[in-house]
Amino acid sequence: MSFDKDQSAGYVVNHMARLFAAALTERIRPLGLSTGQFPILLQLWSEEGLTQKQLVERLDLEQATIANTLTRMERDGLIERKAHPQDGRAQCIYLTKKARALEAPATEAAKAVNEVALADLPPVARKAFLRVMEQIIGALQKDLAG
Amino acid sequence: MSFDKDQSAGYVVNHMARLFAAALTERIRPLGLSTGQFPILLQLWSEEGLTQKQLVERLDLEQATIANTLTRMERDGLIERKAHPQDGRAQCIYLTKKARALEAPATEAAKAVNEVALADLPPVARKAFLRVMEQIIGALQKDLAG
DNA sequence: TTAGCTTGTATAGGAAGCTATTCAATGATA
DNA sequence: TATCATTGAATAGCTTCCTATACAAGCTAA
Repeated sequence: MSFDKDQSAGYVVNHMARLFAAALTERIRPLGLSTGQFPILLQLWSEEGLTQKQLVERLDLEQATIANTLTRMERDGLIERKAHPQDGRAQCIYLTKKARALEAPATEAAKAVNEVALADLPPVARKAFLRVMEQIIGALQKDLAG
Repeated sequence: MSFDKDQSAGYVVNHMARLFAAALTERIRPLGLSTGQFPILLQLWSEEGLTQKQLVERLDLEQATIANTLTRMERDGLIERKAHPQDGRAQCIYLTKKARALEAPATEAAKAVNEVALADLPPVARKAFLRVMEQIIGALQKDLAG
């Protein structure tokens, strides 16, 4: 059969992703944040008042995943859900003061993780790495859609 | 603040890893397998009778994660836990006939996912990608250890 | 206007990861 | 030998992801 996990892109990607998550967890736990909340916060820091639907579109996560994470974020005092002015089914998600205050330290933490991870890579190689990942993401999305 | 998630290695890696997992899920579900079982099966296909401890060492997963996944694999008729001949605390994990028979189709499925994901990349770029990932893994492991 | 489709969220339930804790078997030492 | 530390595994409890389903609000069309 000859299947060497350490030569398998999928296996190595999974391993790398767990390590990225662990490194970020360590740095944002002091802020009272967790990894799953991060993408949602990033989005809301740049564009507040989005609906759940809009978050789903922007983050490539399932609606149920977002809904559950939002519930934990509400519990943790990071967001508030307010009724949508036009659509009675929808809510608009707003950040609390607490969450707004975390933008700078949290993005610093994320930058620090990237810096540690990519420390040995020159800028050109970093860009190339990102380009390759975008290509792979595109290929896998096409595969999953088909 | 200026934090563009699509230029953040950590964010993109997480996204890519979820897509790899989804693509593999789709292909191994017909075999009755799930993604978390895959690394353990890979290890046992090449080296049966390992203890939980040995699996933990070889797979860089936490002991509790392995223990829980083994329980589900036992439930699914993929492995058997047998008493360790010398050490009363330990067990040796053996594959069932069913699990042994899945080696070829399951590794084929994993290879197919890698092939789809890396389709647009020439062999040299694939090797470079793996090397970069190993470098990043090393850097993050060092960071987490320290 | 009302019946029926569509859409935005919520919820149930499960997998895979984690930390922290417990427990029994082993090993080491006074 | 009796005690105490170490070690292998199990368990509790959490987050983050998923699919499938339910439900109420909105929309459409007869």
